[in-house]
Amino acid sequence: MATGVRDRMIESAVELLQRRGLAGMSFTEVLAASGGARGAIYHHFPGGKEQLARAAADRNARMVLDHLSRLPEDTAHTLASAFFDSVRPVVAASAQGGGCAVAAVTVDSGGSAGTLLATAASAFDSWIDQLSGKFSNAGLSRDEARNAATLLITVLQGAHVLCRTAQTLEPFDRAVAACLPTFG
Amino acid sequence: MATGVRDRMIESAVELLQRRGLAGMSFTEVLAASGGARGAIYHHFPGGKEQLARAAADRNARMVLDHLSRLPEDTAHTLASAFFDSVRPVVAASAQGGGCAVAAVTVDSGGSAGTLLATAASAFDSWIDQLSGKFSNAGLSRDEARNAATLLITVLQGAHVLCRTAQTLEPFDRAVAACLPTFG
DNA sequence: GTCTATACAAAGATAGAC
DNA sequence: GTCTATCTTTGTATAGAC
Repeated sequence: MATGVRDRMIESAVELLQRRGLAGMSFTEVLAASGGARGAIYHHFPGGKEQLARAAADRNARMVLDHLSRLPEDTAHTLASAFFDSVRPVVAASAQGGGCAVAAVTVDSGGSAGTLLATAASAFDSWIDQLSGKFSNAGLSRDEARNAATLLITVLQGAHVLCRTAQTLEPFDRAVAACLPTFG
Repeated sequence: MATGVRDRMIESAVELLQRRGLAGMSFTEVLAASGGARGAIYHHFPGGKEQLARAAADRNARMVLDHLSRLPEDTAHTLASAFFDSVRPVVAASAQGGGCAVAAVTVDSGGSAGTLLATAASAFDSWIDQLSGKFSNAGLSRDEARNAATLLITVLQGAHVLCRTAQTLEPFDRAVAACLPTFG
């Protein structure tokens, strides 16, 4: 199929963004991982590295958003608890050298990263909006809901960093243990 | 003075790690910012980029640790509150394209980053240990203290990411608002 | 639409003069 | 201890055949 290669390139880019960051993601590695040829990447992504990175961040953002939309929203506590349970496997990947592809494109803003920052910003916003709506449905006020949602995403991002460093899920588990009581 | 140049190189490296990440930090920029000559960098840091990055992460880690050691420890709430107040200006730098130099060296672990990961790990540990001790003195149990300390550092790191992306302190302020009640 | 080959720039690293 | 000059590798990007 024609789009198979393009898809694998994005897939590879996501993985490389997580492990090496934006500046560390090279076309050489993307092509090696996706099995494509050198020139093909510019056929699918005329905008070069920036466009590929944006597509990768976008795909990652959509996957997470879709994931968040499935969380239960009966009470604030069950929502927060279900959130942490569901992201735990994702953070586990960070403990093995991974990370968040969306967060990755926010670093190395030298030059072209203007549109990448915007992509990441709208990704985080969409996640927080999704959770915020659910917290509202669970009974929190508009402002409390947004604060709670922001805290969840903040802890998630921080846990990515600490768990990648510690190569363990311990930081995540400890942060969650300290944080969960907030939600009743 | 002989060590003046070396010092400025580390200083520049810290700033570049924060803004561009490990892979994005180039000697060209370090030298341009520190005013040194091309070869001099290998005189002071024979281990090359890895050694310079380690020195930079180390310096940043020590500054933060020294900072944390000055926080009050009468109650858990005043400690957490003072912590967030004191790191707010640091996160503000992230909102303008900055970040955490220690977190930066945890990305791009391709090849040499083994010792860099270890450096970052001991940095985060030292921060958590420091806060944990203060939470203990404030009356928390050993385990509660460590959980609380881990949460603070996790929120800090997550806020770096979200605030750099949003180019605002709003994510930090919201996360703190949702998080602070946990501490009584 | 996919490939090979190559141009061009930037990076890390080293050698040797001063 | 600091400088200039240079080697090697890697990376982005383009041209053109199939």
